Amino acid sequence: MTTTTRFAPSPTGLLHIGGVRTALFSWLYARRHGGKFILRIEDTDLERSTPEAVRVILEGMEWLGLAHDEGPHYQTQRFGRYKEVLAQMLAAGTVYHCYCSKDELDAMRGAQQAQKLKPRYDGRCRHGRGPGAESGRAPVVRFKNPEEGATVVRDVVHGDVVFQNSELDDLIIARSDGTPTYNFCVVVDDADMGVTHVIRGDDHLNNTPRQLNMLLALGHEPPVYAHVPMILGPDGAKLSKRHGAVSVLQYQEEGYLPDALLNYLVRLGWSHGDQEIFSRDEMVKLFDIKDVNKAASAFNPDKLLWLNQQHMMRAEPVTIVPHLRWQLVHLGIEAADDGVLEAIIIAQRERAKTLKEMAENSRFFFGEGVTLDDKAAQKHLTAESRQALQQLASRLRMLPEWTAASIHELVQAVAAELTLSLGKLAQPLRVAVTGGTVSPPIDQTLAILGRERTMNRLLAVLG
RNA sequence: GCUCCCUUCGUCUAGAGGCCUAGGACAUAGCCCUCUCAAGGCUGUAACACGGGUUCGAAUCCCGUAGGGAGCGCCA
Repeated sequence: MTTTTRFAPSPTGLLHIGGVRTALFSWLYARRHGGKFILRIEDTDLERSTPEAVRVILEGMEWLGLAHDEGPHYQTQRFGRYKEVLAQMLAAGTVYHCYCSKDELDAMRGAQQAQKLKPRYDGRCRHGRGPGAESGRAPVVRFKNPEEGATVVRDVVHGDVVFQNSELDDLIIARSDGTPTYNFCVVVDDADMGVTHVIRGDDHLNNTPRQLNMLLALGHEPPVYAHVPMILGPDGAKLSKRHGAVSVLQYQEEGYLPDALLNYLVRLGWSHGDQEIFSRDEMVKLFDIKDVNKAASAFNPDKLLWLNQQHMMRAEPVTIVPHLRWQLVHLGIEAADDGVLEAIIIAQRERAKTLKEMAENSRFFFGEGVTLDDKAAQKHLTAESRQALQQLASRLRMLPEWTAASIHELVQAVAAELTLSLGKLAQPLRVAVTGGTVSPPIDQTLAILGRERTMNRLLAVLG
């Protein structure tokens, strides 16, 4: 049987990094074992599912490069299949109709809670003590959970987890309007789709014994379960909109590389010795769901930032070009040639943590003129430094070859001739051509800028 | 309330009874390098939740306690 995993988000909220990490684990596991990765949209909650959320899932997965081999399946398109299985179970007697009204159920729960008991359905319709068909109500369908014994979930990350069946009640698998519910759809889908490994958040661990019992009732072999810990916000509290629980696409906007985000996420709950930086291939080769930790982990934006820069510095510059262009376009800078972009990436990658920052720091490479920062100009463009710049400008004009190496040599030579420290010459030059005090090394900066633009900007300052 | 899960530096983690004077990384502090900003290098601060066992020996095994989380829906 080919290893088959699935990612089954529900489009009731925007896909965030918590979901992305379970998707990543599932994807990695399938890839590592040469298996199949399925994407399934669990949209049976007609009330709360939104097309926008579906779009974010699809676009987010695409941006991250977590390609699925099958799907996306939509549960709303499988209602026919659920009905079929339901009929089968009704015939087999493993499920039953329940005519209890919501009010009755509420009252039951209220009474149980008053007695400090766990609220659960008492099975009155199962044992003929309920209202029955004569109530005229449309019934729900409940699953006959075993009333005795225990159900053991064999979980690769948690080990065996034992649940007493007496703790489990008869859950509703079809609403009174006939639509199936989550726990039932999951069971049918996972079985139909041949899912061999169910990797999901550990908030589902408590649902698992019920699903397991249904699976058994349907005569299926249970899959391997792996309940992975949750991701918490930086403050250790549940992930919220304030930090982390934003659409995954926001990370694209903020200038993160997909591989960096994935690398960050894979290290939450998983490690390989002391290694911090992993390429996509390394993740596929080294990741194993068995090595995932049990404890939840807090999201640390600083480390993500650091990793993003590490990935920018290590990646082949050409591969970054489209990402940087994307950011520049957002800043309204369109005219950028691939070669120039590549040079900018090489010059800027160790001074920017994100692509967005890189783009913002690189504005001065584009356009003709530049606006001088007042404070910088006042400090560095003094009468004395203008003199030096004047000298330098005429020498730059004559420089036979416009390369970083030759510019470097010339700037140094001029500084020596004028008995100025390099800083006394380079910094005014920097202010003149970039408008500010921060840029890549001045030789590289001029090389990228080109002779014409450099001379124009110098002239504008020296006037 | 009941059931289930979890617990090593601020954070992510290494650690499967002696290799632990608890290692690495982010963050943080100092120093070095230096044309700015960075990147990089070096050094420092900083953790086994608590209490009992088991054992010659426990961060590692067992039992409690405390704290945190999840589930208990005609939500997924």
